[in-house]
Amino acid sequence: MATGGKQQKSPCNCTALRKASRRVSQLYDSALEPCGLRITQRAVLSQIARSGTPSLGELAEALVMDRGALTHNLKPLERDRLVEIQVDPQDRRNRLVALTSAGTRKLEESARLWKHAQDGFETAFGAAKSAALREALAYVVSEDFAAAFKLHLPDAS
Amino acid sequence: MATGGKQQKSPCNCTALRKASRRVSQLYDSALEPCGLRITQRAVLSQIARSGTPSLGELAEALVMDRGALTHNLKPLERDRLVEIQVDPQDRRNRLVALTSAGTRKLEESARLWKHAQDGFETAFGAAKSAALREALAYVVSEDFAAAFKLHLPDAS
DNA sequence: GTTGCATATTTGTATATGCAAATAATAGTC
DNA sequence: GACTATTATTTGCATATACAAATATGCAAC
Repeated sequence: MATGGKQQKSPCNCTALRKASRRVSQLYDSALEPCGLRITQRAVLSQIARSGTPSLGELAEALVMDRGALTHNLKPLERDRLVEIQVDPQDRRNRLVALTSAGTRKLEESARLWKHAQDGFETAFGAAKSAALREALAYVVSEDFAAAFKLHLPDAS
Repeated sequence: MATGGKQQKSPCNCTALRKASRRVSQLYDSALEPCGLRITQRAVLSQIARSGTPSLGELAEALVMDRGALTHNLKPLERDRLVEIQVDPQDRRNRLVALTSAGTRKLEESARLWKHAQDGFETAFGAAKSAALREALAYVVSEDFAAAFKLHLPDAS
């Protein structure tokens, strides 16, 4: 039987995550396209809305993202006047990130499109399984997971 | 009780995947650091090894990656003489990607380090749960999932 | 109040990624 | 065999991402 080369899969958990992240991001980005936001940008705006006026560091931590990366990622949003970054008067080392009114509006505008994508995911994958997946991924992202992971590595001392 | 601001999580499946992808990539990359490969680069080399001498398009498909992105990603590997790209004599539109002997050696050299990271993941997350996660992510990446996802979206005609 | 250390951010550099437009090559069609 | 449609890749551009070095502040000790 000539079914073509049996495509043996990589057993790498990280590669599996990256592949899924690429594919799903592409699907969500397509759905969001009419509003001009990417899913990453929407995630930033959305987290700011949840946090109030986080410092850059707090925001980076909530997003599981490197601070430097976040600084770069905020540039387009700042340019488009969706967020504003100000020096924290209490501690001038901090930068406080806030939504502008345009940012709030854009976030609301994107909600409908995001919902379509999210519903598409939940329809295709199942609502319960989706919740379980998010739960699993939340653990992977936790301190506990990182600690257990590192504990296993050969001593780097 | 002052447990601090209850950090309500994003319900977005895509954002959850991206966060996990960032965190886990950082852990794997740290583990691979001594060999000079990133997990993405190792994924490319590893897929080439599995595929034999794939065309760029076949490789991109196996990696769930845009062709243009793969072209870019191959540049550092080609520069470091880990892969070689040749015109397919059968069909000169195609480019055939192959490991060099240095590429094969580097992949083998990285195997030990990758195993440490993979074992760290499986210890922290559980071997069975890891396999189940990979399975779930494999479905997310499949044609069936994408078709079901798109079916749900509002008609874009 | 200056020195030294710790903390928060930015900047520079390199890789990672997708999309659209441009190129290149094959395959039909007449 | 030239015109056309199709397929495969590259290129240009914008964003996404991490890390290390540089910068800016705050803080403690003296």
